[in-house]
Amino acid sequence: MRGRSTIYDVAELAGVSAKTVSRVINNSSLVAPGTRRKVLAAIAELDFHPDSAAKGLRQRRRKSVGLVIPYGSDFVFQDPGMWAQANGAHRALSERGYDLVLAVPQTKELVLHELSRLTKNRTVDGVILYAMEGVEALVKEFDRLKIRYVSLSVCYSGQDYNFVETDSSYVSHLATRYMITQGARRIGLIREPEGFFHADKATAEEGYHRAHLEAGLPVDRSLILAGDYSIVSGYERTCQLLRDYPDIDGILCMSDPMAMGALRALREHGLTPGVDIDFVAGDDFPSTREIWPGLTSIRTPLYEQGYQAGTMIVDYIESGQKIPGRVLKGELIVRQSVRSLH
Amino acid sequence: MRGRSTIYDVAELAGVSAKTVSRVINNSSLVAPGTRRKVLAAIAELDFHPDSAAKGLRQRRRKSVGLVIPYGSDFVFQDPGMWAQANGAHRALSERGYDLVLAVPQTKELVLHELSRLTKNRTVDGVILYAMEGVEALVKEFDRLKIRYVSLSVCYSGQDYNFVETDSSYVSHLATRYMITQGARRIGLIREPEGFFHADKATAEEGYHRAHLEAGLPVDRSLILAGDYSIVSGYERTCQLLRDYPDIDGILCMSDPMAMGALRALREHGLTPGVDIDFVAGDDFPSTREIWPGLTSIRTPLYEQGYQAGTMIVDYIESGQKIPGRVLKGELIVRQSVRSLH
DNA sequence: CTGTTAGCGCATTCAG
DNA sequence: CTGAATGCGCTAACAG
Repeated sequence: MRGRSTIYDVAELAGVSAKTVSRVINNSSLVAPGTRRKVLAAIAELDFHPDSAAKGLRQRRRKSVGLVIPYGSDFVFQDPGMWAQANGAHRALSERGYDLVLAVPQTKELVLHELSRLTKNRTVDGVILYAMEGVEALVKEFDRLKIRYVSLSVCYSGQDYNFVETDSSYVSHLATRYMITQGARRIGLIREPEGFFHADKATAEEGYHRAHLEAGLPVDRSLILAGDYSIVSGYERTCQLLRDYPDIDGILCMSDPMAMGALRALREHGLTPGVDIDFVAGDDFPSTREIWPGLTSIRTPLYEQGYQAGTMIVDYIESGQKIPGRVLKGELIVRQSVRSLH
Repeated sequence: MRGRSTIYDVAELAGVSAKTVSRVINNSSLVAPGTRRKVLAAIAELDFHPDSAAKGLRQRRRKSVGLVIPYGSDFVFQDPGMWAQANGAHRALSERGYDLVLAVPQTKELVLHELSRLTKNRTVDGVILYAMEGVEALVKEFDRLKIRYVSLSVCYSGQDYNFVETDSSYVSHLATRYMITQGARRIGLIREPEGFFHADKATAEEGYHRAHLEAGLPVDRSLILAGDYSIVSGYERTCQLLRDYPDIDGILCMSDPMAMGALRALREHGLTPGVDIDFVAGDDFPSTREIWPGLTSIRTPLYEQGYQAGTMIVDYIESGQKIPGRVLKGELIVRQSVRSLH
């Protein structure tokens, strides 16, 4: 038994036609139990695995989905949050019988090129887009090119399908309100980059505003700075806040990598979270929890977000129907880095 | 122009035969320049992308490689080191025209199953195996099943091909020798898990031993503990060392996630690295560097390792010849967490 | 419930 | 340098 066996070998061994084998493989109900058993035995004996290329060619479905990670930027690649999402997406796809192929366009300009290659040559049936700058424009192109996608953020104004988003606004509101309740009055916000989410709906800035409004507090927009999710941006924004606004009494940092940088900046300024300043971190990664005893933190369901994106893209591929977008909530984990009633 | 165009559409538009188009696509040299130009123009005009399934069916090559991540264990998924390797592997594959598909068997038992599916049904032409417990046994199976693989660790005793390894022994020797030179005498080693590397060659334990021998120092094997690369294992092993051997004056920790846990343990015991105890960390990840000002650290070329693995599996697939294994060296980054001459 | 026929889109013969 | 015929392994469409 050297060359791999084909469906005909199985058919012959089982004493049926190839089509019947095909029916068994694809769980068609229209097969007599006895026949099915014979076929399954032959499949097992020959260790037959249907050729995915032949199947894909015939059915015009590859049963695989691309995960698009933007720009090959190394800090994105190192963000454990992305891998939590990837993990969830992979699990969902795998449960539905889909493979996950990685796509990592090296520049912004290559995103479209790489994606049309993967979809047009039918390597993948659809893609999951990791949130990235400039999604809005990209995604309009995708619609035009009929590239099937689901994105990990909302895409453009008015679009209300094919995305799974964690509500940045919701958690930032939660955190800001908590900090205010505890007595903070001048809270710096290190938010997500511009252009990652649709501008009006779900940004951290919105929740931050809302919490201030509800508390009857003025908002100083200069305390709001955009990071780029990198460690170094967290460091720099924090230094900037500390330098320009010495009266600042709290910092809310929307991602953990940025929080790593922020914590270093605080340390260098001799400031201890929970003692000299309030601090809330962004992702509640296990590795971040290690570095500070009791870091109060936002927690968003990243694995779940990926999982839902995986489910959604498969539903879309198989039904051809766009799927209503979903927004996941997240929570605030209270520990000790926000002072009580100062 | 609705349904995608095929090679025949291109042929017709260019006024040549399908085979000539095929030659152009595959860079066959035997095409007249003028003909080539006409064909390329037609390809561009029709936005033609050769169907990868049809191509794969015909050529029995999918131009894709699986990256196997063991057991879906979440701490593995969160290890930035793995993603540095994955990033390198992806880049190499992409340069060679290969796609990368993720394989994440959920249990040890499923590894073989998942891999035979992917290879037998020709979804991938070969796989890159992330280091995992039990590789030795697995890999013998792979040989039997003729699954083409390259592994990110050495595989079994006597095997000297198809792996890219970072020399754990080399860097642990470097670090241990340095610590001894600086005055440490009772050094705890938190090493990689059992069974990740071939037992005799390239383990951290070997380098640790060698450094002690060279310095004429006795080795206390009870100071050597295996972690499992998780944060919590670093924490627990460190606590264990501190409890059982109060005279310990240094700790060498072979990975950064374990170092995160170790640093927490030290902190909880009131010990400051570089002041009360010597400490060397394992990966020099940016995020780890943040948490301690000046953490002396091993640095192994993980991206490079992944890149070479990608190159190697493609060479293997395309030549059919096993490739001699490669061992990468790594270095020690000296900062301030090891005391000078105490 | 099962089999026959045909063809998915390409590249590999083998001739020109 | 170019083309015509053939089939990779599977399943849709249509019988029976």
